[in-house]
Amino acid sequence: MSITIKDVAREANVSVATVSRALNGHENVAPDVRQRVLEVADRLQYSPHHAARSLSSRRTQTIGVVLPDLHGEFFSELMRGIDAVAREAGRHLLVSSYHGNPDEQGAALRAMRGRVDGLLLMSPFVADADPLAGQALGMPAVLLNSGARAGIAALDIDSYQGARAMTRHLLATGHRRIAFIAGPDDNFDAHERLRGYRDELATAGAGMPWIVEGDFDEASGHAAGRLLLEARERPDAVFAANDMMALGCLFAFNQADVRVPAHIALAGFDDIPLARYVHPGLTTMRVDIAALGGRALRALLARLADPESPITTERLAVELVVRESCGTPRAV
Amino acid sequence: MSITIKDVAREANVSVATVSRALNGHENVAPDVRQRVLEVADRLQYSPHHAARSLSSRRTQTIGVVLPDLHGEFFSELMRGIDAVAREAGRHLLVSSYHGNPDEQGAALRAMRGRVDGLLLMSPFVADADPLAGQALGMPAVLLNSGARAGIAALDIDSYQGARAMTRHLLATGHRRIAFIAGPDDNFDAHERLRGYRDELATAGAGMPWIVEGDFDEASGHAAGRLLLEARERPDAVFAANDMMALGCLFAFNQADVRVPAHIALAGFDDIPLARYVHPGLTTMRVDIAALGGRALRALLARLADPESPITTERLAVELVVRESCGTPRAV
DNA sequence: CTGTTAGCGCCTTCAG
DNA sequence: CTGAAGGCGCTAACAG
Repeated sequence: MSITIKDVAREANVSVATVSRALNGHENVAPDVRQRVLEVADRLQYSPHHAARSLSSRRTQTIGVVLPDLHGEFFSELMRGIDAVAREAGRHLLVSSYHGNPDEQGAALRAMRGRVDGLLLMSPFVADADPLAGQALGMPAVLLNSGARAGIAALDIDSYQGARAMTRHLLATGHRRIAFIAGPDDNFDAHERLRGYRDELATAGAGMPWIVEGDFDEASGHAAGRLLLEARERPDAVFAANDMMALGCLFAFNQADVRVPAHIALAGFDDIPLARYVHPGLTTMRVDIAALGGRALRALLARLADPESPITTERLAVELVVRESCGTPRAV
Repeated sequence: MSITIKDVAREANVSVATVSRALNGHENVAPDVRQRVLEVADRLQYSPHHAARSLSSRRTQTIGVVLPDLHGEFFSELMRGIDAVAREAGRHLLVSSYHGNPDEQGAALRAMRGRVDGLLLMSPFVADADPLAGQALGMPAVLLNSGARAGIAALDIDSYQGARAMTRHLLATGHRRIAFIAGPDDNFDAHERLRGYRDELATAGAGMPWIVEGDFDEASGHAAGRLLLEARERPDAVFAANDMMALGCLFAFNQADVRVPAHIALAGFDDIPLARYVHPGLTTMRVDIAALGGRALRALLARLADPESPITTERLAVELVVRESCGTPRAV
């Protein structure tokens, strides 16, 4: 078996209590004793048994991260942001994905008990199907990009303002017939982006919304693009709720020899790496996903440090990135 | 405090031992008693405290994953493969990255003690700087893409054979002056790919190797591309040790109006998603990274299940993907 | 089949 | 400042 606190105690001629105190940096230990204990611990390559420590101290130094999935650019970036902060704070990460399955999500959440001090949770289902409804998390948590829920801190991408800004940009660059390729019906961001598009159009008094269905993946964007080309009167701009659909749409336009931006303008949302590589470069809204993860974890750690601190709901601003796919402004 | 096994025991009128047995699916429990226990546990929303369980059972149901980084396509794919198998096997994942810093790696490894049953470790440093040298992991582990070490199971991408195959392909398509953009000097894959390039050239008796430095990122590929264009006699093909560098190189060629593959052929390694989107499509070696992660975890689980099973070293085959960047074969 | 009883390794009062 | 002792919640013999 591995070496325990007892071994260190024996070797250093002190009690386990003293070893514990010395190692945990408590003040009430004589300097020379502390010195000796640290040396012995180091020599023996002692490393405290986590389960034992957390059983008695009731803290795990671990944060649970429960996500819909782990695959792809988005989650990779998110994890990077979370990881950087976790490392800085000396926290470990227990990662779990539930593959969009609410039952699995429940299981994942339950399995976190006694293993983590707090939770970072992404649950982008709209309220109707909310698997969190009434679910007692039983520990401090921050909701990631999932909309606000009563009693839980939340940090969201400001999809609504982003979509308004993009719609405004399209209007400002002289476009009037702006079609929107929507995201999945049950997704929070998709809702917000659609809402932003609608509201901005209404505010500007710029005609009726024109909405085509999509589900955030490339194929649906491609299909939507084809559909739009078949319209008697084509749109002069297309705003896709995310970049992947915008790219699919671009592909459809290319196939039909419809030029972007000459014949039709195109805009996306997310600023994925591909957006700058395609031709023409895609105008889009930049979302700093790593910052989303990092800030969420910071918020969680703040609550862990002070459970009395208020439960907050924040929104992460997004930034318009103008590339070639929308042409240049004609008028403002 | 949260509800414990004692609460369930009291409520079900049995001892804690019986509750434990019933919940863990042991056979020696009367059907009706088991039924009652399960009901009570469910009603009370009981969920075992992990730390306590693992302290007494000496098993954590958790696998430690220690990687150089979490950022980017490669690690995202790797995690996807690992996650799928972990989920299938009911294991949790404790993830840690050490940012290429050997000290942090040591710390991460040490911190895994008492928290995980086994380790998946990626340590792509060449032997000289090997932070693992003499390090007793103290538990079953599988090395990922880090080369073989005595006494530890390992699973590698077959970079060597892949590089040979690519070099062979370039020769077979009629190229003679093949330059190679190398990866970081201290990286295992980079070494293997360079070695494969050299050996194949030597075997074919096809002239001297022509090696340009790089470090796996796009910028270094771009610099290498410019350097190659300045040569008195340009190469007729460039083989980059990974796709990111190949893309950087392609960018440099585009800027200089050098056509691929008409003026110069280009090949990469990894088959990242971008490889198929650029123009011309990049000829590359496909590496199934998710499979790498999945198989590594399976190997680890096998050893966990049977510690007597032999320590193996496997190599994951890679596959040549021919796109437009190398032209078509002239002769074989 | 079921209950009793030791720990697992560590932290934390409580006395010295 | 230090040691002894009692848990933390659960599992695993060992008796019934």
